[in-house]
Amino acid sequence: MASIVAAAWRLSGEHGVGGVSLRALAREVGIRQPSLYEYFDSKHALYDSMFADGNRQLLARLEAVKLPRDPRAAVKSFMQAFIGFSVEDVPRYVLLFQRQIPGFEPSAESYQPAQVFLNRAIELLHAAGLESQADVDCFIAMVAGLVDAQISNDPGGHRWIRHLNRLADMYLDEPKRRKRR
Amino acid sequence: MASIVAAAWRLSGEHGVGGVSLRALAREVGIRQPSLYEYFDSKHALYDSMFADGNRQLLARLEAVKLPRDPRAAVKSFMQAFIGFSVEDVPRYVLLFQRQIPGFEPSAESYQPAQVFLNRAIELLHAAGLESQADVDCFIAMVAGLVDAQISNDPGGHRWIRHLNRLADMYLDEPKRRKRR
DNA sequence: GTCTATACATCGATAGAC
DNA sequence: GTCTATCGATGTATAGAC
Repeated sequence: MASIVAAAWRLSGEHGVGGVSLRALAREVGIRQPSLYEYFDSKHALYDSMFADGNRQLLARLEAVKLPRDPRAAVKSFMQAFIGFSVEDVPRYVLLFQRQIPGFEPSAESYQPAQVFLNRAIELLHAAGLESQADVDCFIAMVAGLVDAQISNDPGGHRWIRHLNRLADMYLDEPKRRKRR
Repeated sequence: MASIVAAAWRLSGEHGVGGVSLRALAREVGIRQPSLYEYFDSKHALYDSMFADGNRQLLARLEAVKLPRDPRAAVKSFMQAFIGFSVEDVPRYVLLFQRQIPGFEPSAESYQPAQVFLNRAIELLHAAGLESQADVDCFIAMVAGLVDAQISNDPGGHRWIRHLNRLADMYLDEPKRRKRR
């Protein structure tokens, strides 16, 4: 079961998440295609397992990060870890954060770790002074924009993501500037 | 030819760009599926025509915008127009700006209007004081982040894109603040 | 659990007649 | 140009032997 999901990740590295065929997956695992139905009721069920697995990987990664005391530094560390996780495995990022598989919606269970992750991010942003929904939305959209641009235009590089710390400071300072007026 | 591309756009509105099948497209046009190969050598050639067509639409839209004299206001108008164009037709945005069709790479010809658009954006940002590659990269990634979040999480709404003007000011002010130190 | 075998629908694509 | 017919691949699914 876990080894099938691992094999699916391997295959997705070659032809993308959408390019994983059940026949190829069975071949990779060393069984026949119908036997996969012993483990997954459908291809979407496979994607759901991969989605859950990817989110567990993300949570494990972020929990391993030692967050600095300073709230602002904590936000940066957290986001840097997220960015590193995202760019190191593009198909995984695509499955977890882009709506790309036609018709695939993660189940509520599989989606839960994603919620935990998001709540943790919001919590850290609050602690660093971003209180309003609007400010949090903008910050998260900014990070996603950096990751997307990086993956799309310069995979393996750092042309966009290297600006995270500077932009984070800018976003975190902005509420203060707004108040001063 | 043009009417086939138009029909393809219509179909993409129902099941997404990736969901356009040649059989459904032929049905929509009133011919049989193999007859489409008289007009397009492959499905990717169809996507290439759609890509070129979408970029022509974008250029036409942006050329129709009356840009204010003030460089900063001009940037905002330009980006607002781009955002409006993006959110009003999601499949078109997906084809033009997301790498979502597996294996599809626009031809150099079709890509040319996209270059024109990008150069125009860079030009306006320069005029508004964003000179470095880094600053331009960040600004454009920010706009893309807003559009992506909007389309993914709140299609038809304005929860993210409404922050464009405020964020634009923030990005355009930042080089000055950096110099003051 | 895993297999063989088979089925059905869909897809992009091609051959060849008209 | 348009057609019919067909190909090989896909995802999905089932029946039934071992």
